[in-house]
Order: sequence, then structure tokens, then C-alpha cells
Amino acid sequence: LKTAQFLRNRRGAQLSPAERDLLERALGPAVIVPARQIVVEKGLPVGFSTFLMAGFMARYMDDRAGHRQLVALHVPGEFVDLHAFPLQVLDHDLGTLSDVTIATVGHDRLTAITEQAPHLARMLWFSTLLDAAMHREWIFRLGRLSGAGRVAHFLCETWYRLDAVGLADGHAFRLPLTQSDLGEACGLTNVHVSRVLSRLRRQGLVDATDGVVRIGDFPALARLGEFEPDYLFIADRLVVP
Amino acid sequence: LKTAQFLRNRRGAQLSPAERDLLERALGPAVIVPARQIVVEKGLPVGFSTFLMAGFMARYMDDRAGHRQLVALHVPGEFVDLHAFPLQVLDHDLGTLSDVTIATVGHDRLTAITEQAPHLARMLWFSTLLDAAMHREWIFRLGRLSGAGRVAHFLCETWYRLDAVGLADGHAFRLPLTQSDLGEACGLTNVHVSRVLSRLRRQGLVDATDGVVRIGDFPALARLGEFEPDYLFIADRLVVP
DNA sequence: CGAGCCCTTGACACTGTTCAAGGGCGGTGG
DNA sequence: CCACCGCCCTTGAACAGTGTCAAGGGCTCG
Repeated sequence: LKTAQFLRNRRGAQLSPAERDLLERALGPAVIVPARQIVVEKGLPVGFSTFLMAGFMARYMDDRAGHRQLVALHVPGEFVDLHAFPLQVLDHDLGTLSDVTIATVGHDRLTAITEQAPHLARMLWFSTLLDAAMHREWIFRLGRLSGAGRVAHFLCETWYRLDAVGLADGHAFRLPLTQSDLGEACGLTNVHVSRVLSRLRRQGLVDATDGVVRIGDFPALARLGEFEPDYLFIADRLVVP
Repeated sequence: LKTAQFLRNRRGAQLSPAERDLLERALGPAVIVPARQIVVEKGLPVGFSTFLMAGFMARYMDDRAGHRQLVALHVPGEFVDLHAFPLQVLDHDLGTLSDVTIATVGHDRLTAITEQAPHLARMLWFSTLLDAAMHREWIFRLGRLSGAGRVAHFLCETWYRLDAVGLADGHAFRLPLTQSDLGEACGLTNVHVSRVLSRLRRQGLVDATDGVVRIGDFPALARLGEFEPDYLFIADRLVVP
């Protein structure tokens, strides 16, 4: 099932088997896209949305000097640009970080869902608002935390999201981002990310090397990042469906 | 009409008279709330959403030291926490900045709208995604711009939004925020905001004093803030309905 | 008249950036 | 097979931007 991980282990979001099936059949075939490719470019009208089945993608915008700011990271099981359905245009670029497997769904199919399956439509709406809640948390992160706090917060969030879809191994997980990518997510230079990570490593809080993150002291990391996971709506007890 | 300003002058968002009427009738009576009040508190389950008819509100979260980060500013004509409808809980606080006039709508009424008026429901969805697009721009602002750039970007955005609902007078507008509020929106201290504003004033770019903002050189201000208004979906030619 | 809030200004400290150099690693072509 | 190149990470030193602390002035409200 392509959509098996969609909204998995999220509070307040139950899809009935019929709804999941409806969504499943609306999706096109799975497609593999290599790392570091643009998938949808800012400003162009789009008639479909992208569902991410495997790998990592990012949404980002560039400043005038060409420096990039990530505005969202996406992990498997997420609709990556469902926003484009009501908006019809993307206000940012969408690209792959690693090799990914995606499937697209035409906006006509989504319109039909809103007319015939209002509860499923509300669940899709819900998933876009989860993105918005993460955006708000990123605003908080950038506005109020120090460099180390930002990195800590980002890693905590990413662990929760990956764990919810079964992609964490204890407190370790694959995260194929370079330190520059991390910097672009956290509003820091790659040089400073390097310093922050080596300090966190020395302190035993977390070790991020070679695309693998191993959180050594989760409570301490969460404290440093002032991280509270409520906004992710993760189910209290994780259930493997 | 309470909803006269809702989505006014926004591209891709046409409400039919019948839809506007339906929305209008779903709203409760207008209520006045004084400045600096909390309206909805983080974490509490809410059964209604708030529509802002007059005045300014903000959504915000506090860090551990009690310092506040605004994650959204709201101007008249906007649904302030429609997010609470699909999410059922707010992940942040919602409060008034000035005296405001609001009206609430019960979530049962909204559920009925999604079942009986799918196009109106998509327009409501659209309005929540406009919020998300603004969130992304705030991430960009905090992640990539200097102090002066952040303030410039914030003021440009606010002008566009107020102009769209007819609350700008040329390039001037009322904005009853203190410099501390501005700092909480832009991730700066009030001291630094003061310095930034006085520099912008001296340079003739913008004068923000006594709750009134007068933009002296809009192109220069937009350049400084690297501001591009596409994400606001403002109609190309403003139309007064 | 005093209290409290808001704004301004100065001196200083600190966090993070910039610039620069070097090492490790993998892929590619001679 | 080896040399080379490009990318990624690390480290150092100097520097810039912003925060912190502190003091003072203007205004409104009680």
C-alpha cells in the first residue's frame, strides 16, 4: 500500500479502510527520483500534488544572494505539497534531498474527494495543518533558540516524525543531510553547524555522522531544544497498524 | 456584513453571494474584546473558531524563559484560528494586541459546511493555507534576513494585507504594536528594534511612530526586506467590492 | 504627584559569520 | 593503478551583528 504510512500514529486522524482505499486509488504509479533534483518549481501552476513514499524531500526558498532556507523537511508517508491543491501555485521550490519514491495525485481527483468524501477531505486538510503547525515551530526555533538549541530541536522533531512511521531504530535514524542542509534548515552556516555538532557529540547528547543520527541523551537534547512534541499530534501510544 | 472582508482581493478565492451568506449565518454575534487579552489558550480543546472583524490579534508561543515569539499577526477579515477546526487543539496561544471585534463559529457548523458546501469548504481550507504560506515567509525572514531586513519585510507584508482589506491610506496604516511586539515578531530585542527603526526613519524608508506606519520609499523597503508579495495571493488589480 | 510603560542611547559581551587553510573520501579519467 | 578533482567536514583567527545591562526622558493614567 502506497499510503500505508499516511497519518500513521497521529492523534485525531483516523482513516477508514474505505477512505484509505479511495486515496490509494487516486494516486498515480510510484516513481523514483534521484537526490538533489527539483520536483516542483516556485511560481509555476501545478495540477497535481506529490506523496512521498520513501526518502527525504525539502521545501525551500532562496534569498537574493542565492542562500537557501528550508521551510519544511518531509519524511516518508507525507503529502509534500498538498498545499498546491487549494493554492494552485507553489510559493517555494520543492526538491529531493536523497533518492526518493513518490506518487502524484491529480487535483481533479482531490476535488472529487472533497465532494464525495468530506471526512477524508478533512483529514487531508488536517495533514496540511500539521505542516502549518511545524512551520510555527520552525518560526519559534529560529526566533528564540541559539544555534545549538535549533539543531537540537530539529533533531528531536525529526526523530518523532520518523518514529511515527516506523523509521527509527530506538533513538537512532538515518538522515542523509549534509551539514550545509542542516544549516539551511536552522538558519546557520555550515561552519557553525559543524562546531555545534561536534560540541553536542562531545557532550554525548547526539552524534550525527555519515547520514546517521544517534541520540545519546534524548531528555537532555529535548531540554536544550526546548522541545515539546504536542504540535506533532503523535498518538500517545504508538501503534503499528 | 461581518464577512465582507474575508478573502477580499485575493486571487483564486471567489465566494458566491450564497456562500458568503452561508458563512455569515454560521457566525455568532459580534463581540468586543479589550487589548492584551488571551482569547484561546494553548493546549485546551476548542469547539469554535474565531473570525476577526476589527483590530489586531496575534498567535504566539513562549520559550522557557518566558520570552514570546509571535508566529502570526492577524488583521481584520481573517479567520484567526480556523486551524483549530481540523486540529481540535491549538498548539499556541491566541491573544489580542488592540481592542478587537470578533465573532465565533462553532465547529459543528463548519463540519456541516464541509458536507454541504464543498467549494466554500475549499475556500476555508485555502485561507488556512494562506496562513501557512505566511508562516513560511516568516521562517525565511528569521532564517535569512538581518534585523533591518526582518522589520522591513514584516512591514511590507502588513501593508499588503491591510491594503487588501481597505485599511491602508496610501502607503500609511495604523499598526498599534509596541516595539517589543515588533521584536517578538521578528526575533529581535526591543532595544534592537528601536535602533533599526530609527535608522530606517533617518534613511527615509519608513517611519513607525505612535502606532502609525508611514512607508516613505516602498521599493527601497521591499528591496531591503527581499520582499516579494506573490505568496499573499493579492489580486493583481485591487477591487473594492 | 507618582507609577508604570514605552522609547532611546551608550558601553560592553557574546554568538555566529566570514575568510582561509587543510584533510578525508569517492569518483573519474589518464 | 594512480592522480586529480570536487564535495564534505574541521579548525583557527578576525570581525560583525545583536543581545544585555543600565540609565534617563516622555507620556498616560490613577
